[in-house]
Amino acid sequence: MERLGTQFFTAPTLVLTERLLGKVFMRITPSGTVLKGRIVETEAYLGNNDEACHAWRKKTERNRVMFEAPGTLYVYFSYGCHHLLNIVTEPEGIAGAVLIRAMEPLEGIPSMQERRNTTVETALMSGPAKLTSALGIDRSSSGRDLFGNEFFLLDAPLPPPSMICTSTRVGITRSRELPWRKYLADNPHVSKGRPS
DNA sequence: AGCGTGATCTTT
DNA sequence: AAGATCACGCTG
Repeated sequence: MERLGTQFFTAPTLVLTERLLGKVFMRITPSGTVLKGRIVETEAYLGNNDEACHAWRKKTERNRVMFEAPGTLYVYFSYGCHHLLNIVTEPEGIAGAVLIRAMEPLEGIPSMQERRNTTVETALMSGPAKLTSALGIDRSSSGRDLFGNEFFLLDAPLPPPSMICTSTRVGITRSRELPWRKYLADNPHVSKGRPS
């Protein structure tokens, strides 16, 4: 599988939300373990007119990574215990990101089972905080990008249009009408969270 | 359906 | 300085 470069991320956020489906996220840990997951659920967050976006009002210490170059990772800490992974989109200076909500585990599964403390495969990465836990990602990875030695995005065919579903986003209260969630039909690794 | 848990942002 | 909110997951 070919590694995707900066060119892939030049598309608008709403296009990437769909195009990221089926692509393979990969991390190589410091000890050399290869972890891979296939993206099956995403959501778009945009700085303008999207009140659910961390950067909708202004640039702050927390959200400044959302203004960085496309392909940067934006990881934040939520509810006092969870880390959530986004891939930054839009040209530098413009806030935008795609939240990675679920993946299908492909490689490094024993390591994921250990981190997640379960062997149930559909429980390893079937939610935005589950997958960061499975991959061992926390805020220390925020600001890193997909073009170095640790994080990669590998190309894979876009699933057929008939398999791509759309809904409103999960777990938000503001701007809940926007249909900015994409996921793969009938995939058991899609999160159980229901749209707002 | 309830709640932990702590950073971040808004309001006083 | 204090209060509200929160892109969630697990238990029961």
